[in-house]
Amino acid sequence: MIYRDSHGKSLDDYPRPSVAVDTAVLTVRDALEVLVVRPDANEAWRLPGTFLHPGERLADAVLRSLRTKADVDGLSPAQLHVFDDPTRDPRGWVLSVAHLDIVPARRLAVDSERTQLIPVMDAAGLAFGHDAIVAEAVAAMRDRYSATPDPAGLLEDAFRMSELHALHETVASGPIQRDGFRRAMLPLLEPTGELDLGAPGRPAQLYRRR
Amino acid sequence: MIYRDSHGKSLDDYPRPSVAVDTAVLTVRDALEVLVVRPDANEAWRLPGTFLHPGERLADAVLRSLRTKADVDGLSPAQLHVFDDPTRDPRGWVLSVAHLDIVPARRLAVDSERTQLIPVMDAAGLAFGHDAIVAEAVAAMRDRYSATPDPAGLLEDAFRMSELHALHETVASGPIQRDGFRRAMLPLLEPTGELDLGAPGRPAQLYRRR
DNA sequence: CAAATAGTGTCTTTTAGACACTATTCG
DNA sequence: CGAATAGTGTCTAAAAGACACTATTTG
Repeated sequence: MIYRDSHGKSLDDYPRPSVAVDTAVLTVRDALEVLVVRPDANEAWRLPGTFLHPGERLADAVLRSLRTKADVDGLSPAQLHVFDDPTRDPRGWVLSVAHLDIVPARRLAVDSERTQLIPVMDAAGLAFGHDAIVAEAVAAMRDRYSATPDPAGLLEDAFRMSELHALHETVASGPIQRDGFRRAMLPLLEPTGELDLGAPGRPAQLYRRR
Repeated sequence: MIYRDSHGKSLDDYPRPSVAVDTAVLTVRDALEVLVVRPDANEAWRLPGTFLHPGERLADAVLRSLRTKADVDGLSPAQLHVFDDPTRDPRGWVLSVAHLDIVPARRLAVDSERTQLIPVMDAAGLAFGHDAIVAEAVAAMRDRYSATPDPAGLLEDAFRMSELHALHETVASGPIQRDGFRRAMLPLLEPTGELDLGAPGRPAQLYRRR
């Protein structure tokens, strides 16, 4: 059954935009970094993206684009914003639904020819106005990390308080009080009961997200 | 110039979704209310919306839909979320970009046949899954009103502290301490120098948003 | 033992909440 | 004057920040 409007026309009779998804994949190694790709070495770096296929969910298109453009298994893409400037993309009328995904660095197998991790502080001059997506993604990640211990699961299942602290400082890109942080996080964590020996200093309790 | 991809195809050769905008227009009279419309009296109430026209910005499509479907001049629509369930709309493959706009009740000329203001507490059973948009819009509005005096400009240019207080209590749908609220808002306001006489009780200082 | 890191006690400052009091108008 | 609303002072409780101390390991 084809639905027709008051002029007897169906949806197919009206022009439609192409819809793309573009994703800022953020991770933490020594610094907060973002994954960028390029189809070949002559072109500008950009965020991985693709066009939405018929019947496909946006989140699935994101995961597909990460798999095919960057050999990455994404985790749980979150929508950020729709970029709708009709002149944004030289190929035509393309809406871009910007996404954020946060993925542990160990899951990012990156070669430097077509894919690369760059510190977000240095991310400037990406194609298709993708700088703005990175900025929004970083803000969203900081927000998510402001009150919850490693919500994206960048750390292993069990971790020391000091690892969690260092991670959150990297995300916030600034110092966070050690004792205050500990007190704020403790009620949200569960001690595994195991101690982490081997490193210098007093052994640390290991924790899990509650 | 037509851009072609690695298979020699242009964007036009791939199927595209229709893109709609749907807007929760929120306002405050005695309660927090949302504008709903219906094309005719047999159909279910829904949020005003329309399909995006070629070359049009999403925000402009929102304003156009408010003008044509509800005779309302919108102010500054903000994106909330893209609803992308391929089975959401029986007419076909339609993405809906949900928006929020906050408009003073005095600018909403509403007749009860095709347009209506209903308290958000009573908004349930809207068509096309629009209940979820209302819920998100209310959450976004509460967030915006939590730390800023009437950011959407629901009040007149100059207002008493008690009017501002009552407005924020209605948005929050719960009591807000009077003196604490005053102290939090004062640094964000500018006294006009005028007093508001006429009402019973001590005359009130009038304020403007700074 | 010295160096290093983990974890705790406590004082201070800031902020939020509660409450009561004073101030000024209207009828 | 009494009712009503505006505006302020202050005490208390909770939260955040700062700092120093104790604890337990490695080499």
